[in-house]
Amino acid sequence: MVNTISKVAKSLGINIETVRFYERKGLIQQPNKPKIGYRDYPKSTVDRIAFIKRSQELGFTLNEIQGLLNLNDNPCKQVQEMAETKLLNVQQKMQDLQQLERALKTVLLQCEKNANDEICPLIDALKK
Amino acid sequence: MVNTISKVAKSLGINIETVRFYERKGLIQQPNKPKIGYRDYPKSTVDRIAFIKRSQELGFTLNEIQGLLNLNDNPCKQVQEMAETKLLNVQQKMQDLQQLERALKTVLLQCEKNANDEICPLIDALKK
DNA sequence: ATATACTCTGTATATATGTACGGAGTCAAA
DNA sequence: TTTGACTCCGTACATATATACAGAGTATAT
Repeated sequence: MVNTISKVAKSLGINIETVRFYERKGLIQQPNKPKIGYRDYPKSTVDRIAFIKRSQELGFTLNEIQGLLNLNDNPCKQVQEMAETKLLNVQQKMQDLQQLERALKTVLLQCEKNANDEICPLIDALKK
Repeated sequence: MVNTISKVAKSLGINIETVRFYERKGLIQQPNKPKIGYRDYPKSTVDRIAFIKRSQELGFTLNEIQGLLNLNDNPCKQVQEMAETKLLNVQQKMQDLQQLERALKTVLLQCEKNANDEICPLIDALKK
């Protein structure tokens, strides 16, 4: 039984076009097309896509994942460095969001205290 | 003295092309072009762009800002709802990032405990 | 043998937010 | 009056991550 592209996509819960996109990006290898019939996707490729998806969940971009896949059998130290950078990244983003949260809460509080619906403290704050 | 597009851009610390982009998007109105000479940007337009930029800092997208600008003199309630949605949004993103942070920290900890540089717990975790 | 579903290929489109460029027009200053 | 800087306009490109589509081939089920 041939493991066609749609079976791969379905088993991973992703779109067929996404598989093709990864092929074009060089993240996975496209199986050879037989003279007759459809391409057969080996388990190793399916695993590789699963790896990609899990890496995305850790916040890595496809380019970074490309790097991870390439240093697959390389020293743990390099991988560690990538992850540390990513962690700092995440923490920076969280800080930015916290600031944003504070700002939004501040204006919302003013809105809640506001009795006159014709005037909006939020809009006024933006007009400054 | 004509307030040309480059003066506007410079005074706001943004790119000329960004101003044009906002014009194309319909966020601001392009001043009429005089028979001779350059377009003259009124203060109201400059203020409007400043409003846009401040709104972006609060995390609103240009489309949302479009909405804010349209309900400019409208009830505070609607504005408030937008801001609340945005706040929830931000908080959701922060939660996602926190989960990400935990995951990264976990694998990094394993990497640090790892003596053998040939095997990487992070990669192994992704391979699962 | 025919209908229906799937694959393959190349290319276009989507999203959000801009940035860059070429060629023609215009302005300001020396 | 020439030079250098700026504007205007339309269009293309950039980023990241996909998704969609058309037309031809192939497989499967009845």
